Amino acid sequence: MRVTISDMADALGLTKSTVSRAMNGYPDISEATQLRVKRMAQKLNYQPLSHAQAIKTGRTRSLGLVLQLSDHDAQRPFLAEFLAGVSAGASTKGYTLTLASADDHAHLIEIFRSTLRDGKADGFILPRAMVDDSRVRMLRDAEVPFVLYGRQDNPTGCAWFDVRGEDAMHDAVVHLAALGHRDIGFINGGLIYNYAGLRRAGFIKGMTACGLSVSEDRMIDNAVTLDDGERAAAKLLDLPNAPTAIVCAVDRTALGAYRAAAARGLQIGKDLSVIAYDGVQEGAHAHPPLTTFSVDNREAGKCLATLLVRRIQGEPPETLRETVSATFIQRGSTGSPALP
Amino acid sequence: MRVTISDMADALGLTKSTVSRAMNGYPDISEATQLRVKRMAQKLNYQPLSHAQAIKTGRTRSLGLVLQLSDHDAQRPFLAEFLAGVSAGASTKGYTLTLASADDHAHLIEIFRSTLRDGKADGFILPRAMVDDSRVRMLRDAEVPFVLYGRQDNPTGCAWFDVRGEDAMHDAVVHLAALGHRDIGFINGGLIYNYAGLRRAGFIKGMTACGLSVSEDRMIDNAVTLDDGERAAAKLLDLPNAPTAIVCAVDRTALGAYRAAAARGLQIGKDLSVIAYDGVQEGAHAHPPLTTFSVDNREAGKCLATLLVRRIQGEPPETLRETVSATFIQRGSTGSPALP
DNA sequence: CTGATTTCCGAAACCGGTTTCGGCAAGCGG
DNA sequence: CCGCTTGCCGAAACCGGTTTCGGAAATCAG
Repeated sequence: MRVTISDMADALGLTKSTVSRAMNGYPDISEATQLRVKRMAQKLNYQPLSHAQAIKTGRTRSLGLVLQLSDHDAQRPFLAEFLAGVSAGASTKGYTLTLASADDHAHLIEIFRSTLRDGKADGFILPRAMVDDSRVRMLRDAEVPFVLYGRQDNPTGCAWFDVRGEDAMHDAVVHLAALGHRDIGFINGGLIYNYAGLRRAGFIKGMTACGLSVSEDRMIDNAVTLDDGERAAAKLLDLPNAPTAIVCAVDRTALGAYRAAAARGLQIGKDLSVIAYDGVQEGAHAHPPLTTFSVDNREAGKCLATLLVRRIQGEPPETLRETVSATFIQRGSTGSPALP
Repeated sequence: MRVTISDMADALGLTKSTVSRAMNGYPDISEATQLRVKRMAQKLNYQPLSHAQAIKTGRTRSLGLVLQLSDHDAQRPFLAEFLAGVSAGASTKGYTLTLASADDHAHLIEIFRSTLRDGKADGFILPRAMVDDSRVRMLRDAEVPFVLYGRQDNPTGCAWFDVRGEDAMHDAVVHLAALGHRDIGFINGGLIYNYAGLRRAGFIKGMTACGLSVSEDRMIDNAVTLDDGERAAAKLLDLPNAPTAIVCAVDRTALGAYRAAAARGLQIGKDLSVIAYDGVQEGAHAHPPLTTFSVDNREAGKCLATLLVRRIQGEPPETLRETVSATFIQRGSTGSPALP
């Protein structure tokens, strides 16, 4: 049997109201009893039943996460790691993770509403921040706690965690320039996502920092899948003055670039340098292995979970914003350009 | 504000006890009132708060799913689809999905226990059934409802959903034999998983059905990753009498076989036929596209969710066992063998 | 028509917590 | 020494449900 608050009260010779207030740190319970109660809780392995408290407090100690399947596939390879991180982070704080999924957009907010209404989540983690995100608008208006994986132009009420992809793009250019490349192309991700604008800016910033000129026709947006990447790279490589190196905002598109190169008899790392971002497994197994900026999605999930818990516990969103840098992994897909 | 059972009682001129019993279909409430109550519930959009009922009933209307990360990567590509299916299936029954993760085995049962103890799940979905599965033993002993994705040799107390991979392996051989192959190799998955034994048996059954001899050295077990597949295929292809076709129990290993073939100058679909099982995206994008048996993991998740709900509601496990067949997708990786 | 069953619902206790309120005892200033 | 705070805890109501129990009205048998 579970040990209940009454068992605690009996064991301590107190009433359950006192036990409850002691457990929750009310100031009208003496330090001494607080300690006594907490020790006993430890000893008896007592933890209040979350749904028993929920009926009064409205909070279940659970974090909500709604997957969007309509989203592009890029999300998939990360998913397991990410979920593991979230659930691990949640559980260290005594929270659990409730997962839901939505296929279309109308369904999405319906899911949010019902999950909330049924008290199945105290707040939400929003993966893949979009530009002008409708989920953000909705949750902000409803004053529901949430944290973003990604940032937001209008930060009002937003807490977030993000990897600074823009810095990675910048550094990617620097890396390539150091190898001697002067003609560098860019294959960007989906513009509906917030990260795309940032990475584009990072790429441009890197180019100008290296004294290289950027031309619009060497930057292609909205590539997220392998096929997208192949098409985009093909376009770049068929340009009159084709780039000798390509920076990809998304690993999968880089693998597509591999194909476009192969089709043209170009050897990756020699005739064409490719550098990307994400750090997916497939990149390490590609021939040659892909030089990339790796992001630790598990750690991201963990961070997001703890941020959300703090948000739920009342901390203001402004203090709950973290960004980290991606870690550069040099492998075999970058090298000096062939001498003209 | 949410509408509570008291709101219902007021609106109907009944007491909340009557409303409760009517909602739950107790026989001591007249048909007429049951209908009246349920209609009103519809009208007011009333749904009992799951954690309010949980405090008395012990059930939260939520399904538990514990991911094991130590598991091989093969799980990943399916994960998003699978989770979407589970959560969709759960939500149609008014249930939600709580997700947890464990890295090692000790942690795993700890997670089960705490999830259960905190009433965060009424039962569990166990992905990837293993031979002599310790999770099964534990949950069976604890008399906790659960369903397996996969089968179990000792079916006592087990409900499950599975795709008959053994049939697929059988049919794969038949398909290859019909094309004229007589020398067929087999790359099996991990023997710790229940499916491996079944698929192996299916392969052998197909071979004997086609009058072909099976030799142990042409069957390799425990290949689950792309690298595993490459190594295994290399072994097979370097045999004195190398097979002209390979059946893979796992798509990813088939993609490894592609590499081994390429390294030996063999053209897939011509010099070497490959047929696999799973239906992952990458297979469709491979060159040539992979002939395979596809499984609908989303549907599987949906099925598992509804099965588990029925199990939770008291149906005996024996009546809750379903298997479906994988669907054959003929693409470009199989063809007639070169004439000797 | 009477007495015994049924049928059907209300009253109240209960589940495991939280929270408001009130009161006792100790501590305080004067 | 007295009155007033203050510190600290118990009593009881409450949250949104479920479940047991009992009793009134309706139905039934005789």
